[in-house]
Amino acid sequence: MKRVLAVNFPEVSVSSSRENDGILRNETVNSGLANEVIAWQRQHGRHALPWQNTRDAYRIWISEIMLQQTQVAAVIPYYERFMRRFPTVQSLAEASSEEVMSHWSGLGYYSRARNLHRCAQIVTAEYGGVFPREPEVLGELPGIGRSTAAAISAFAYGTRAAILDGNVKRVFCRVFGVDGYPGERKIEQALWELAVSLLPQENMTAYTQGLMDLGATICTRNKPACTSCPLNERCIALQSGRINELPVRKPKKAIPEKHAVMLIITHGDQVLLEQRPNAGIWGGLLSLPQFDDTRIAMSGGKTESASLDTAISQAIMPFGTMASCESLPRFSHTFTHFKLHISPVRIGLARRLEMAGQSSHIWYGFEQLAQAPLPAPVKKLLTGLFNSQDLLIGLN
DNA sequence: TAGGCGTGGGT
DNA sequence: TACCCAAGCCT
Repeated sequence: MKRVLAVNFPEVSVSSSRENDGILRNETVNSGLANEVIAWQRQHGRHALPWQNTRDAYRIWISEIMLQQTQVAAVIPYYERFMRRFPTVQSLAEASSEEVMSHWSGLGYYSRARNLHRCAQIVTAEYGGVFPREPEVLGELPGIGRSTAAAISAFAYGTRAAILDGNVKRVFCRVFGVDGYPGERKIEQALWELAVSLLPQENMTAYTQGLMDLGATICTRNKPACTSCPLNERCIALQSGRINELPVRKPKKAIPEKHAVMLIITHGDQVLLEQRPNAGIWGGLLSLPQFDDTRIAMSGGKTESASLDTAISQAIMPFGTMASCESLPRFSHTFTHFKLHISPVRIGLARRLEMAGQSSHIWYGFEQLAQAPLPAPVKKLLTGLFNSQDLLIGLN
């Protein structure tokens, strides 16, 4: 029997927090938790991350977007490079989309970068380059949802607003024994109400950062450091021996597998890249020309080679005349929701045709590839082929 | 509204 | 190896 909402928060219900004498009856449970988080954060939390110790909403905003679904260690080098190139919201608003995307290349979830660019232009044009203070207004901007809006507002302006990211969900699910998958609407709704009810009256920066730090450094998914946790005495999961069961995991599903042929078409010291549409995987990036290869997956093998040759011939026809063709080893790349098997084919052109004016294709010099807005596996493939130390020496 | 959307690290 | 997960948002 499935428990629809196997969570009851009697001690933190807002309605029971005050009697008519004005005394907070649930002080030990309610503001008590916030106070413990705040005190812990000041002594044991993180204070030297590149986006901390500032009230600059622009710097805070960039960090919050980069940190969506992404770990701190992965973000830091991207953040430093991004801030050097785009130190102000105006500089970002004025930049080309290709340069913004190239500074995001490798971080993933590229809609974040496209929304970031749009958001910078809106803030510059409509808000005079100053980020709004109100979470409700921030949350209307592209790429900024409820939790990110609250985080920006709390860190930049000290606003009393609740975040609910993965860290907070994990901490709350354990401390309050929330027994349900946090992705479920009802569970998430309950967690939001809980997050709001627990907000302190002041010290929002330390409290918000403290919840994040607790989740990231103490209340980790595996092997949490419960003995060091300031909330261990009130933690239902710990007391009931369910630390390893909470939060309830996402129900797993089998992911589909796809096959693609990627064409590495070269002429001289240049390779042909293709602009990907904004919608879909790797949206807005450059990548190699590719086509789905259901033939490889489905054929019994009898015409596999011939049909592949035909498809390749047709694909390169607009760009030139083939001089050489070589299949490279197949490799795989796993996304959140599917697995992609990539068969690279390297093709040298003898003669290169001029492309039509509106082409979404572009010839890119080998030496520029490291700076190109490419998907991670494609950048790795191409720099491995063309940007090796040997080749660089050979070109000089 | 459930599914689409990346990548790298940990186990 | 294969799987899970990490400072979510958008449609």
